[in-house]
Amino acid sequence: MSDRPARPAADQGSDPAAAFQPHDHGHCSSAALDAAEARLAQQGARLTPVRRRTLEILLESPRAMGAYEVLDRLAAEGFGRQPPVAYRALEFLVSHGLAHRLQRLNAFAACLHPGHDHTPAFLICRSCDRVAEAEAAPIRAVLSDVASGAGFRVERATIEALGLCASCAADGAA
Amino acid sequence: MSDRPARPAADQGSDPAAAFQPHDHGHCSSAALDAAEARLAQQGARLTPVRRRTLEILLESPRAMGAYEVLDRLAAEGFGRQPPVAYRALEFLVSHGLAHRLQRLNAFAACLHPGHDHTPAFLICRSCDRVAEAEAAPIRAVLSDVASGAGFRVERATIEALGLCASCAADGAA
DNA sequence: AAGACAACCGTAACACTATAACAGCTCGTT
DNA sequence: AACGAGCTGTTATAGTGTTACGGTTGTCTT
Repeated sequence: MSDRPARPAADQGSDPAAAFQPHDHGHCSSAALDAAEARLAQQGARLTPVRRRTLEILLESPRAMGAYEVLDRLAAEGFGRQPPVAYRALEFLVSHGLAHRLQRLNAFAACLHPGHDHTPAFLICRSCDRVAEAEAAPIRAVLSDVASGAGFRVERATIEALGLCASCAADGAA
Repeated sequence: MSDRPARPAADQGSDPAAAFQPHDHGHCSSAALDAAEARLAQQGARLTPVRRRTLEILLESPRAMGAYEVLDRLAAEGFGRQPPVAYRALEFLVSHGLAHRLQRLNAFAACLHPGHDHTPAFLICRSCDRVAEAEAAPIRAVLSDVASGAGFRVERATIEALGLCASCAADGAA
């Protein structure tokens, strides 16, 4: 999982705060889609219309979206209107590192740094519901360390923080 | 069975004889239950029969249990058989630090160290399904640190690791 | 002791989340 | 043309969680 092509232009890289700022999603969306297509081609996977549209929908939202919310959008645009349509597309995106599933919310969000860190930590603002990705490597290191003290070998870790983002804190949200 | 099912004799609070009442199940968690009761008393909360039995059920299981699994047990013992019965008891236990909810599993487990660290990290063995609690303080410290780089203030963190426990690894589980 | 009140337990009904099983389509290969 | 693989769509069902309401009980007040 270490070979990765050139960084996409819209990669907001190391500044997770960017995710909490309003910005032009249409722009980051097309860059992300291009990057996605390139990554998938390497893996011999196809970004079919439903999958592409599903990813676009996720990219357009600053919040995580429930599967049925995504499904409603898809159905309104002429795709199938049964749950598996959305779940299959979402599962495909997640398994190819293009989207994430948030356990705490039963929801999905586009991956903003595809190819970077496939299982980041998530910062979920309880006021505006925006979701940001944070570097999980140092956290996972400590977790693995603590776990190995119990003889436990960590394979996958879910790290999700609920709290208040900078803008909401500035806006005086409790 | 009569139409008014028998309920576990576990009158709480004002009856001093309650302390002497023998358990139906000999093994136990009576120490944990006593501790729980003491903790609750301090908080002005009551360990009613349903709540007590729910905690016992969780304590008897090394795995996390789904709400409906708990509900089946409760219903079989004469308590209500509708979902809110289980969910209310579980929510009470969680909110008083006597049980935990595992987001990844949609399941609940008794807290093994009540009064210690109320939101530990969880180590979930994918082979035997057992759940262990690990010290989360150092992990949360790193998480808060990473998050603060994005101006995010962490309030609650979900840290759940999936992997292989020592015994399963020793038994040669993949 | 009687009434007011809050907490608790139970019920029915419903909402939300997710999967199983199966059928048809398309496309590349033989 | 026939085949198989992968994708999309369908119906039906399973699993998880909540809302709304009513009755009981225990406590506090008067």
